[in-house]
Amino acid sequence: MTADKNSTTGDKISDKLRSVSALHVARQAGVSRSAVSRAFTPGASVATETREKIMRAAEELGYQVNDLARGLLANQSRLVGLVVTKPEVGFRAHLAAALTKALIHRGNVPVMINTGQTEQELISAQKTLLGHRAEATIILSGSPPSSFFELARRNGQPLVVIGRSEPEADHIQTDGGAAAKLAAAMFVARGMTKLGLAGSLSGTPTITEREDAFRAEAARLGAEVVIARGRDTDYAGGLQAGRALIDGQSRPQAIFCVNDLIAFGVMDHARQAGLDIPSDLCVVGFDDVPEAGWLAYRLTTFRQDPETMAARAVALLDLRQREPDLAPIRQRLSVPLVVRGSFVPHHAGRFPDSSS
Amino acid sequence: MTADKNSTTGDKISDKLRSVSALHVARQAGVSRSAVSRAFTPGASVATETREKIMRAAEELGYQVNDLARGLLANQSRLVGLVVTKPEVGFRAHLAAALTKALIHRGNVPVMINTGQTEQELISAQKTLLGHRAEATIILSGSPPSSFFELARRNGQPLVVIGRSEPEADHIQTDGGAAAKLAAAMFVARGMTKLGLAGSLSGTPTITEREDAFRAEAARLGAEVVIARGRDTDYAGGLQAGRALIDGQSRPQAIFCVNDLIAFGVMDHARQAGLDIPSDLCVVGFDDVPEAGWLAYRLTTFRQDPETMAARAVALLDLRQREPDLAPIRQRLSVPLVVRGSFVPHHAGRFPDSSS
DNA sequence: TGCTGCAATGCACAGCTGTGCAAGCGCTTG
DNA sequence: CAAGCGCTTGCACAGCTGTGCATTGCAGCA
Repeated sequence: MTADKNSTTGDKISDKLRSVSALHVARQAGVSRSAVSRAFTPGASVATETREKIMRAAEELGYQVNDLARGLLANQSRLVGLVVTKPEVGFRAHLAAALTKALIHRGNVPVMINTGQTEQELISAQKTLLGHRAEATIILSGSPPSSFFELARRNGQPLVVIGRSEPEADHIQTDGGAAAKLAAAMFVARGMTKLGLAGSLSGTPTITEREDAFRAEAARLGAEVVIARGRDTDYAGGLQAGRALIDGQSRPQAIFCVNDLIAFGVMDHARQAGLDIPSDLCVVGFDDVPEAGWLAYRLTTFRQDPETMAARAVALLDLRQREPDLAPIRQRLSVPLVVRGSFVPHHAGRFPDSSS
Repeated sequence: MTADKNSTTGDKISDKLRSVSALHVARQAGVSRSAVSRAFTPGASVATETREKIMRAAEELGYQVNDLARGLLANQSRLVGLVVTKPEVGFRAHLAAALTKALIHRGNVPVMINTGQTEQELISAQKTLLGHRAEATIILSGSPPSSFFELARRNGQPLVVIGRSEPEADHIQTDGGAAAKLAAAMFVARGMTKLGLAGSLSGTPTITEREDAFRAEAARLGAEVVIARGRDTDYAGGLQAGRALIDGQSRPQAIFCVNDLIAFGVMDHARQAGLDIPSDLCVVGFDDVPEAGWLAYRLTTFRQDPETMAARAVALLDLRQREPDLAPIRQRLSVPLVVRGSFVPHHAGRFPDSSS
């Protein structure tokens, strides 16, 4: 029996499979529940002996502070939402991983909402996150409607949009336009006048920005540009674009691909068609995913650094927590060129941040 | 003023940045707070007119049911933890994505704990998840100590381990041993007697199982096996293993790689050394990540289907929820061979589930 | 010895929701 | 017309924690 002064009911800890609460620990340690709470609160006033007694009891019972109750009281749950489509593909996988790591390091709990791009799906994701009182939401893909931002604002939930310009919220984007422009300039500087652009029909703002900038700069420099777009911004799309660009009668001398995955598809199709890269065809990509460094590709590409982007996003969270009422902040990251075998610019040293 | 009967204090909704609660909605709609709760509870008894009135008020205020409080009361938070190391790499990325999708479809909220393999890190991850009263934890990588399972059990939290045999918890694994055995048999059936095994020094049980099974079967069939291991189970490791296997004086005729990523590294090194695949060297991998289908590789490999594994994991959660006291369940998935260009077995039709 | 001050501890409330229980109300039926 | 019944709705409690406030006990000091 081990008769403690169990008052009325609820003596059994595993009663109805409820988990261990502070009350159980308090009874076990022979102190009040407040003491337990204080023992787990850094800087609270507890006698060392009491704290040790409590900690021992907690250890024995396997007690863990209930973050739901704690979050309910403090109105913050440590949860941070990541809204992302196809988080397994290409650069997004690396960005998502870097973000989860950075968030955990910050003491947050990353919630990964893997969802479609539909307005309906995005709003449903937001409802889930608001319901769980997530401290912030980071959007990696998709273009939420205006009501999305409105709802987040009303509930005081900070928002960070990555990879896209978004005047209504804090956002981080890479300077894809500048990169695409540089690609065109580099091609022309090497004396090429027939250029190809491998894009996609996805219509993502990020992708469109790169396409437009490349076309504009090429036109400005008097080069001819053939455009082909795959269905998605992935390897299969690259194969499609590659077919359209290479099998035609007027093959370009160099192709800028809006994406590394697209580039791999283009390169594979080109080689299947018997072309050598870079002597018959130059290719430049965007992202610098690890596969770009593989011997099969050795792709010259613009580097987006997932760790840097994640660090910026987290810093934005910190800032927004301190200053909730600031106007939307915009960060634009430069994308250094990584020169590998698929294209070597004229004076590699002249281009910013180029590395081997 | 729009004088409602605001009793004492706390009229302002955005007071102290607290989000909208059911009480606010109740006031706005002129009903009791219970009515609001019922309006958001499917199947509760509310008049249609009242429900509409409440919903309108909720819409206006941007109200969202507080899942923290709801979870506190019901002692379940809808959260499910995914514990994974390097979730951006290879098959794990696809598995993690499939799991998040399946969990969301089930109405859960996936929490992605991206952490190292250390016992310390795993336990810290568990504390986080227990603290947030996650309904279950799914472990994709790492070998937690016994205390991990003990703690989960005491807190009534179901555990699913994927990819590894784990007698203390429910687990799902693919039959890597059978696959490796089949690989050896297929090589010998094609008359090859000098075989290579590209493994890794990671020491993961999954990887070790494949290595051991391949060696055992090859030995049983009287074939010679050279083993090389890269540092990690990734592309770089494949390059290392490839160098060791191919640059030596006694080059194998076929290589079984414990991983597709390893296989890509091996293939790339082989081609750089001037070998043709499959005429000079046959290669078989494991996982069937999308890159295996790329034209640059066309890798014959054993397929692990992330969607199937995710579906099984979710089914296991359902079952465990209904029957908490069952003994640990073990599921073993077969891995069909996907035949592509890097190796064609003697009678492709004879092997189970082989497809193009 | 007696007083002051500080550390430690318990009480009670707030934070938000779901739900059992009882009461109110309108409608149907004999 | 009266009784009874079923649908609604409000009250109050439970679930777990953090913390302000008051109280207690002890040590230090005059």
